[in-house]
Amino acid sequence: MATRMKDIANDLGLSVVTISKVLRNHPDVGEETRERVLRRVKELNYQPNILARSLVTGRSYLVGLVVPDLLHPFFAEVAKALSTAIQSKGYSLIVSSSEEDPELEQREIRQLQARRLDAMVIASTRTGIADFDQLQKEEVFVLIDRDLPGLAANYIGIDDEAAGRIATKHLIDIGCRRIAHIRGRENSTGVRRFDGYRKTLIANGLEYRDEYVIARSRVDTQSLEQGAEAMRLLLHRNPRPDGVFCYNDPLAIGAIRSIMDAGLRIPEDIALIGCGNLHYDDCLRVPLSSIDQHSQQIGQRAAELVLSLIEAKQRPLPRSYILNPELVVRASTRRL
Amino acid sequence: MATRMKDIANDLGLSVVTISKVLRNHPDVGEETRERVLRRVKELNYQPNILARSLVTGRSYLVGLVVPDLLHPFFAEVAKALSTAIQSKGYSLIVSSSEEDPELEQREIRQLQARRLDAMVIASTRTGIADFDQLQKEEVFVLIDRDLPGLAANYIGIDDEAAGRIATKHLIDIGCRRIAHIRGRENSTGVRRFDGYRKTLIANGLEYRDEYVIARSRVDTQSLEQGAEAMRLLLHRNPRPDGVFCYNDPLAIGAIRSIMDAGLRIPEDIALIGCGNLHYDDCLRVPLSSIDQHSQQIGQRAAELVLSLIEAKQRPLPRSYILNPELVVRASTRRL
DNA sequence: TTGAAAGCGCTACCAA
DNA sequence: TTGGTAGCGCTTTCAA
Repeated sequence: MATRMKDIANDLGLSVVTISKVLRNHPDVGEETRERVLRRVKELNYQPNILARSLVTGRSYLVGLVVPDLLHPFFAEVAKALSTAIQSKGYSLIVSSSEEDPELEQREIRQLQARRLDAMVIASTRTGIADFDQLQKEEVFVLIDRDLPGLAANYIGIDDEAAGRIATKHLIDIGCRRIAHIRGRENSTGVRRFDGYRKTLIANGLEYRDEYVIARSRVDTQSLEQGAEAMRLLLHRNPRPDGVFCYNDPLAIGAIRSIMDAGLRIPEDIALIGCGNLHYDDCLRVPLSSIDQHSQQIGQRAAELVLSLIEAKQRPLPRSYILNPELVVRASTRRL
Repeated sequence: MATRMKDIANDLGLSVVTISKVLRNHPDVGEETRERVLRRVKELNYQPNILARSLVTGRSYLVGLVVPDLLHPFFAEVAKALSTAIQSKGYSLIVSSSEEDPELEQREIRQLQARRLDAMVIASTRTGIADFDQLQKEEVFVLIDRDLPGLAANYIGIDDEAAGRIATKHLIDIGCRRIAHIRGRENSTGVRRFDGYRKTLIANGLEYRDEYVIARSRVDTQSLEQGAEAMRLLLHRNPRPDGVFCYNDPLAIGAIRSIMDAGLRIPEDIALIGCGNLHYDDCLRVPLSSIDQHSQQIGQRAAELVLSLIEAKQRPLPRSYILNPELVVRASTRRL
């Protein structure tokens, strides 16, 4: 078995309490005693049992992250930033993948609750707020990326309607007149980016047409294939769109393939813009214009918020932190 | 505070032990009692405190994963597969990023040890085996991707020398004669892929030349930039290489940029192959030939191995599980 | 079938 | 400055 405080106490003829104090840098311990303890701790390579400590203090120094897909670069980036930020404060990160399945998400959240995490960060895959009231009562939790309107919760994300506006306006600015949209699901990001798209068309005197909007259910997990398929449908619209705003970058990458397979040019025949600004957008067959979502900042802010909430004496009212999306222009919309 | 077993016991006039038995499906509880308990558990949305349970049973149902970089698609894929596989058995995954820093890795491992994880999966960033003996004694742990020769540990990864051989042989087969290598660091993957490269040159009657091998220290974290820079150096060699094997795909992507910036064609002037077979290799400016590392299988196998070791009565001797790397040919080496 | 007692490894509190 | 006692929420053991 692993060494315990009791073992060290016995070795040195001290009490467990004294050992505990030394390890927590409690002031009232004699200098000589402290040194003896620390020496023995080092010799035995002793590690205090955090489980036992947590049981007493009620703090687990554990933060949970629940995302739809760990592999999606956006969430991977959030995870990395979050992990780095909390690690330096002695916290560890438990990750959990909901696979875009609300039921699985619910089970994972319950499982994590049983672990008595100090906080949870969730990019929820659900569209309604049912069942979230349990969380709300006790836990420190923060929603990221996807908002759940109606739920009084902390939220960090970009202004998704603005993202839709900026992307669509950019396409208009470079001369597109028949602008299509491969949209996201019925969650806040999908709906708001679509709203931004539609409103911008109208505000700029362009017609909104249903047949220029493609909705697919698996846009988050099967993005490449779904993007290619959606684009193939759009290519058969008459007249053919001359610009496409895609809900996310992987969809756009799939769309690139379909456009090129059809022998058309990007951006001359069809201009294309995505959302997410993934690392490798620059290296694609056609470097992809995109809207930056500040994934790293979201992770970092989530960490700061969560840590401050944990330390807080009383829970402040939930707030939303909305970051501004940013246009990144690359070849896929760069017309001469 | 959260509900406890004691609360339920008091409510129903039962003892804590009975509640505990019901929750663990212990057989000797009366049917009626069981139902009453379950009903109350549901009403209160009770979650047993895993911390407390772990303290008694010595099992935390927690698995740790320590990787150099969570953002690297290879490790993200491993993380996802691992997480999915253990989640279904009631385990959770704690992730930790070592940022390619051996000291940070050591601190993270210690931190995780204090949490009494049931097992740890490590893609170690160190080149020697110092300090690993502590781990060895008590913990269930599995190395992935990067082997530490000399350490009697479970290991799962591909045959990296074979990866180097296959990539180099492929370049030879398509007609390259001056084959360069942008190599990895001094860990098992870097060394072995390089060995495979060198041996294959010699075995095929080609000269091995030091100036065709570029070593950079930040190939794992700054891959794109490092790859571009290394390629620029190679372009100035005389005679210029006509084929390049890159330690990983991101390096190769950086290399693509330098080659095209120099006005050269891929693969006609210079053929290029990477390693990793990342998801988006297909969608790059020049679709990239690569060596598949079976990241998902590695994560899955790691999960299986770790779970079996946790359950095992006595610890079996450590084993290595070596997967066969696979050539994936794309445009970057497809010559007519 | 049920439950009382002991204890997992630690910290909080208060007395010496 | 040091340590005894109690207890965190649970499981294990064994007696009723």
